[in-house]
Amino acid sequence: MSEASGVSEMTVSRVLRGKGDVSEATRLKVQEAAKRLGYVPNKIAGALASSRVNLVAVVIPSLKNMVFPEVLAGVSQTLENSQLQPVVGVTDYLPEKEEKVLFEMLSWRPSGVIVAGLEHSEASRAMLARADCPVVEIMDTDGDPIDACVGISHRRAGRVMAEAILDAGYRRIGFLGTKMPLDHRARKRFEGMTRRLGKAGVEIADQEFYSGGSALAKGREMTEAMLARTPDIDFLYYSNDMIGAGGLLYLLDKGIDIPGRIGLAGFNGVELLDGLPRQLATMDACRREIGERAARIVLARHTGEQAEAEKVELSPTLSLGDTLARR
Amino acid sequence: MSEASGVSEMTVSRVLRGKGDVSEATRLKVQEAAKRLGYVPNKIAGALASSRVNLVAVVIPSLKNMVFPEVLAGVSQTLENSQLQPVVGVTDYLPEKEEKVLFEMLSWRPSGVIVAGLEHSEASRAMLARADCPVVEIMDTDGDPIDACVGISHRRAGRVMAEAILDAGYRRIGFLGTKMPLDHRARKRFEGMTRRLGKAGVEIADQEFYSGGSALAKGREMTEAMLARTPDIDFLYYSNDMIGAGGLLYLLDKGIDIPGRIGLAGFNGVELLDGLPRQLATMDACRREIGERAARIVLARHTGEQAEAEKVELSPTLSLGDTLARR
DNA sequence: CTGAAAGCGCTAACAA
DNA sequence: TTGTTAGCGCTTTCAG
Repeated sequence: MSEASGVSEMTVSRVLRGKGDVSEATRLKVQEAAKRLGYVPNKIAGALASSRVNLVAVVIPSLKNMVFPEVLAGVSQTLENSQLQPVVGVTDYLPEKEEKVLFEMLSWRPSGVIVAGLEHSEASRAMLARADCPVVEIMDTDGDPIDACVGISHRRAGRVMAEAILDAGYRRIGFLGTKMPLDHRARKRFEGMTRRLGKAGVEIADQEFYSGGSALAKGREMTEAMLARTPDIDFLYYSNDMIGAGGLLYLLDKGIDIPGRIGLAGFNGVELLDGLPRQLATMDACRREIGERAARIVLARHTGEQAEAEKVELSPTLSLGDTLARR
Repeated sequence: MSEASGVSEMTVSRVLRGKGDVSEATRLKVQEAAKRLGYVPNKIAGALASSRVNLVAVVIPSLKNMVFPEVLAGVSQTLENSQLQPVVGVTDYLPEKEEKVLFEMLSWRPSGVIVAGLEHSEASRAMLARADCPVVEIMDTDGDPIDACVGISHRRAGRVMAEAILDAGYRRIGFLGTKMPLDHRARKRFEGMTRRLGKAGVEIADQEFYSGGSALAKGREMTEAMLARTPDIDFLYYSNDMIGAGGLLYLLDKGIDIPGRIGLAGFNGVELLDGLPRQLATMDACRREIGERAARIVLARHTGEQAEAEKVELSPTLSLGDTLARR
């Protein structure tokens, strides 16, 4: 590349990075040569020399349920016109895999790390604490962040939903969700809800958990199972909208009166719900905004600006839809 | 790290990579020091020195519709126990963005590139052709691959569905899909279908396109619009299952006889469909398998094994569900 | 089994 | 405005 354009490597570097003063003439020579050769600069060497790696590691549990892709979309959009580029890693909700992925990503010396959740293995926390880049833990604010944090309080979300359910007059409440140990946020919502119900002297009447398979189909099955087992149930709280939608479709099939005989609520505000016959009660998890805010924090730190607040707690909005109403 | 363990950098390197013979004693010393310091080796330096970057670039149009995440899952799983690691880039169906993403990823000198589609800008094709790593174009086999290729023939898929529809006796067929220019595969399915219908002397009776928004809701809206405009329509072919599901729910709401009065079919075989009140006719796009095969090709080339076949055409399976039947 | 030297392809910091 | 000189932190290669 240097020979092809007849200037020093250094000048080539300056042109290609648009840094430093270069005469128009040499600039054109270099650009022409680059195009002609199909030259793609080696970022590895560049990164090593400058110790600048414009990558932001985004570590999330899964891509299978639309919530993380949306967070990602927020991150990508925010980073779009910056030097930074997101790189995603998926953990499948497995702490060991999270550890592996973090190690792998940190070994590339990223400019920032955005990682879902506040629960990590000892080793993961240590790695993140040592990483000399901003670390933003996202989704959840119930706990102690290593560095920065953007999310919502899932305990609070559970509590708020519990209040809405109680207010509407439901008393025989069932919970349907993912297997707990894997999903801390679902667990926290569950805890927030049960605690609030407990204060009102109400106990969860029944519960059912699943893992794997089509969420919509699981929602149907679990709903059927719970109704069979606990016929006097009058409210179903689903840990996500997808299984909630399945339950809704099932109950509609059966001709059950919603929200009279049974009320329903999910969690997330997935776009999918817009097309359902009834609007499921749900709570928006602010996914896109979480991604945006997290990316902005990384960006601000990276460009040396004042760091934003270390812990950003967003407020999810409750929407009652057609499935949660005073009886 | 070298000082902390009291051995040469070289020996540290050997221990950490598990390459070369090192005595048990020094191995332990090094590992102990690494753990104590929370040492994370710098892959940038390693990659530069060894000119080995164990990253596989996976370039896809979107993460919003579950089809690419599934491809990705296939890739990840296949690469799981190898040295290689997938890194995803998203193009939003924009050729310019694809170009940018490819340039960016290639500048990291990946060990392989897996990219969706066979249609690329001139510049993108040139970059890929020059890249000295395996390049696997996926999803689609209707065209000329740069290097290797794994996918299905979408034209064929459209033709096969057309045959099933004709066989069942439908004649007033409407098409509902995404805006064409963006999605080459949807366009090819459309072409495959119209061509086959044309041979039978049948013309598409109506068509409707959308972009953006909740696919389920769009499916409802588009279906309603088409029925209003072309009341004698007797079959609706949707370019993806999500809008198909929306249409299905709409028609069910309206109490329309399916598949008697109107037949329906989608495309993709998304898991979601399992939970719907009726099974939508669809065609499996072999998404996971595509990811697996593509990853295997990269892996084989990387480990110097015999390259697999250059063009792998998978066979999607047609499932008629409850919405496409002889009338 | 272990170490020393050279250099991967760039960029920071100077010099001209 | 341009070029020169040193590395960046590892791994390759070759000697011990």
